[in-house]
Amino acid sequence: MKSAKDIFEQYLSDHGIRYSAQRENIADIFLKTEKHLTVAEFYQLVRRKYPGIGYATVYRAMKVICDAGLAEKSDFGDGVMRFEHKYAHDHHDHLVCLDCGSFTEVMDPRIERRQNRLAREHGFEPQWHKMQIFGICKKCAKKKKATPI
Amino acid sequence: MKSAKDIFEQYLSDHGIRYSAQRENIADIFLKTEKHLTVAEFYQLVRRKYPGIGYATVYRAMKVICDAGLAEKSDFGDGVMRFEHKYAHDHHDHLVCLDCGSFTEVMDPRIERRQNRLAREHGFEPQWHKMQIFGICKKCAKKKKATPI
DNA sequence: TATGGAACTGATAATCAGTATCAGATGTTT
DNA sequence: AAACATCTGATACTGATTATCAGTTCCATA
Repeated sequence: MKSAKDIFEQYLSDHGIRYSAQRENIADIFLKTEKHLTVAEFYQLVRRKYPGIGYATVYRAMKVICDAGLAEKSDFGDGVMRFEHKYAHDHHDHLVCLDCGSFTEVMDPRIERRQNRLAREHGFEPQWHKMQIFGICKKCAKKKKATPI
Repeated sequence: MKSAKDIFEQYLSDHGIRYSAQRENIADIFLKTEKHLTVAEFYQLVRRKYPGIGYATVYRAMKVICDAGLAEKSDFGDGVMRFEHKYAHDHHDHLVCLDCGSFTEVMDPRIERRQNRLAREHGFEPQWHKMQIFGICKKCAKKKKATPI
């Protein structure tokens, strides 16, 4: 299987996009950071290693990384876009903790099937979906029990 | 069953919020408009009937209407919040057409049950969720067939 | 190895949704 | 009517994202 880096380089050369040092650096950092990071967080991370890189460059690089199919923007409803790994990562949905803000990735093929069927029953051709379940995670539930305010 | 307006007035008086003309006008327009509208769209609608009303007032009124349980903010991922009716309206999810942007409300109790079970299997206590299926609606599919570019 | 063109970069301005602020208006209470 | 609270409209502000622009780097070809 091709490495994510290979995919990226292939995408760039296929689209007449240069393999610049900045893009490479940003892609490296993205690929080695398996978190749901915002652009601002990426910017900090990238700057730590490569100071002098511009904010706009990070935005631009993340767009290319998404277009190349390595990342996916994902919106948890707090007004900031985050980026997730997509290549060699299965589709999944999220459990979002209302207390600590943590995200857990989950998947249930039965739900996926039902979602597609539900859409088609309405004459709708589904392409992709987003599902987020909001609530309280295990840790926070325990914490609350321990110190009930 | 109490009317939505009753609920609203009750909520205001219970919370020491005045029943001002502006708030009443905005609530009326919201209640008679069964669409997923943005604040900007509301503002236009309200202004048409009551010119001179301020942008901030619409925001403030919509917040109160949400707090009173009559409306709910809902995020379709295009960077703008929309408001849906909530009182006397069942919970539902959305089919979002990528072509024309229309929203269809759908519900499948089997999916709802599975979602809750899935969350609990991860030690997560679900409170609410959002689910949107993106794809092509019936109308747009027909349109595309008729004129394939 | 020039040189022209295209893509790139960093800085910064612009945009856009949403929020905060403030002075003046309006309603309430005594 | 005085004292007080809430409301309103205008506008300034915030924070995320996008657009712009002048200068730089890369690449192909002469």
